[in-house]
Amino acid sequence: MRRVSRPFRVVTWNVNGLRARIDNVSAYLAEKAPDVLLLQETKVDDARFPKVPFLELGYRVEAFGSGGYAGVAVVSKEPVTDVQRGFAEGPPDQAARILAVTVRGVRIYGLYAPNGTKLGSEAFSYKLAWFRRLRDEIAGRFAADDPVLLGGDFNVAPDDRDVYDPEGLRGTLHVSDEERAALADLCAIGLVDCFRSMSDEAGVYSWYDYRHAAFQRRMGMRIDLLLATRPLAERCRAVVHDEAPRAWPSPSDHLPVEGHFDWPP
DNA sequence: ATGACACGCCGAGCGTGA
Repeated sequence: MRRVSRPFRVVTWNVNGLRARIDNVSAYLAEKAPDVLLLQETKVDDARFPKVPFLELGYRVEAFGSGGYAGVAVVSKEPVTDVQRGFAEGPPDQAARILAVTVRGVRIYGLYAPNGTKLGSEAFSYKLAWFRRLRDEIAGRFAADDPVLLGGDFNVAPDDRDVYDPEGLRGTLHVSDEERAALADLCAIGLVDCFRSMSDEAGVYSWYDYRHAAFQRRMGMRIDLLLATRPLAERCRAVVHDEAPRAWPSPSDHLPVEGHFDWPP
């Protein structure tokens, strides 16, 4: 009896406040029913995390949040093991940005990278250092043929195809050479941007500013990513940026980004 | 463009995001 590969759908979504978005997230889950949903910017501490809507939809929840800032969660149909909150080693991070679990044999990191605030600021240095620390953790703990998936809001647009106005925005936050190098250094240890493994298309975005009617004007950036090691990336069948929830009432400014895999191989 | 728009903070503007 050979192992039969099945659809394995993993979604990353920065919801910008889970309590403000719980109806949207519930509606999305009821409609799309992914296997795993990675949430960022839940902005809620674990004791106040709204678990019931997820349980009612047949999902398990692991949460990692502190107060009304940052915060991540992993929602899964299947059991999760080896739950890790924050970096695996060293001093605790200054915010809840990392939640790692194992599902169906895949090590999945749900990530909310620092924003960086302003080039040259202390927050910007922290952002670059956070990427180095993440790279070192992944490089130190996994081999290239381990199935590892990093999904989340990376707060970096990987290249000019990923921003609506690459000339006008050159060198600004999310688009700077330093940030792109930090992301490239992470990918260089053996991670593939799943969307880019499927498509060269420009103008596919995961975030649209609330201001300036940016969504209607297609002024966005692709900063929410699924990065996979080769065995998993080779099993990627599609990456879908679902624009529908961005048009719902009271939307998040980010789209859910859906990775479709055949897994296990 | 010091703006815009939205969150959570605990009850009002403010810090923060992207």
